[in-house]
Amino acid sequence: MAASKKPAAVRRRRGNRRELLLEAAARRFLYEGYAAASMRDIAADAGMQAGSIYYHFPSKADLLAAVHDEGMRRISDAVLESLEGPKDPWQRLEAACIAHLEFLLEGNIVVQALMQEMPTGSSPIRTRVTRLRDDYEGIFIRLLEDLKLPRGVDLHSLRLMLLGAMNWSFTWYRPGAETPRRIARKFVKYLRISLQES
Amino acid sequence: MAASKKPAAVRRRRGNRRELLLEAAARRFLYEGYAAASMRDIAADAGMQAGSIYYHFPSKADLLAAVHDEGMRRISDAVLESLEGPKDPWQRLEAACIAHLEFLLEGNIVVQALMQEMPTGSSPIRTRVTRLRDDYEGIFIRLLEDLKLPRGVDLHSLRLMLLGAMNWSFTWYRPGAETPRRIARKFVKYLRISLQES
DNA sequence: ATATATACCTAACGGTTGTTTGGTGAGGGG
DNA sequence: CCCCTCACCAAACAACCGTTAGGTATATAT
Repeated sequence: MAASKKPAAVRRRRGNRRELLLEAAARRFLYEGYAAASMRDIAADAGMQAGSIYYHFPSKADLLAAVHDEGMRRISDAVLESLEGPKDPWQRLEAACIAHLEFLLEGNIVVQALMQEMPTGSSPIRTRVTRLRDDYEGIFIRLLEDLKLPRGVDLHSLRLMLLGAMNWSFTWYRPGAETPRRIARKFVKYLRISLQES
Repeated sequence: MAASKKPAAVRRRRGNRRELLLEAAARRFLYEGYAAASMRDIAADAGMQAGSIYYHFPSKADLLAAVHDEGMRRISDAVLESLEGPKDPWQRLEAACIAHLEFLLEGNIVVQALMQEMPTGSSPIRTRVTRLRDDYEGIFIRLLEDLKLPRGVDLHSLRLMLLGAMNWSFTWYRPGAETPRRIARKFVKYLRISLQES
């Protein structure tokens, strides 16, 4: 009893390349797209052979799913953490948007890989990823509900508008120019001016 | 002299499959992505053999470029045409947004294919496509300039926000629910309420 | 009637793809 | 010291990829 000490966290220790593999895959998926990224290139980036990937993941599709899972987990954690400070509803919304954009535009490559493409077709993998995404966007629905907006404003459309504007910034954002923080502030401001006082 | 009557519009008439090919390619590119769409499948959809594509287009990359060119041309024409009626600046913006969304979400497949992916790398093809896109978005910049908005509103960010929200709708739009027209109206309304009166 | 350009088809090329199989060295528990 | 599991490597597999070459039926021009 006292001898079997394998707390599951210590089991993965010998070779640590699974994490490395996930990041290499994310980078290739992001820059080249899922179909164009070859298992050989991904493996080479992680310093191993193509066949070795199959020790960690049963297929290429599962590798993509793992990247998506991990990315969603990380950005969810970041946004939820950003909400621990502020109390004012508008400040909370702004904090969440800043966290969202900062992670999306400058965060870990695994998070950025979320933007490239959803798992294709109607596989069970896609279903699960879609549910994860819906859960995440639910955070923003709750933030909008707390704002006490005037009647006639459809929170559903408003959330899609705000998240759409932010997510699309991934296509035009360039590191040198405006920071993610400033972009997020502006987007929230443009909504706030109008909606708060009407 | 009187005999050489080839007005260049009548020359392409014998077999008309080039147009068909373009639509088949657009459909495959859109649903499967550029890399995953095979020349054999595209050709089969157009009712021909894979090798025959090369009579019309010199390579797969050029086929993608042709789809992009045609798509941009069509949506540009539609938006410009929508501006011929209205005179009021806000009505003009709304008309352009409606035309943009209607073509993007329910228009021809060639236009929808624009959303899937840009030609990759830093090829001359990508450069040309990028310029076409910039030209198109310039239409919206001019529309925003005519609005006479208060100082402190950055037209550049505002355009990115509005177009981003609309373009992203491509990822969540489902034909049964709200119409593109209503979506566009809401997005413009949310901006208008706030910005017009401050 | 003959010549020519058009719009394809058929077949093949070399290369790349995701994946499988069998082996192998290292390291820790008994 | 042995053994066994972990974490890989090396090599091969069939399938599929974009592309090319050569042939061919049809419609038009002369």
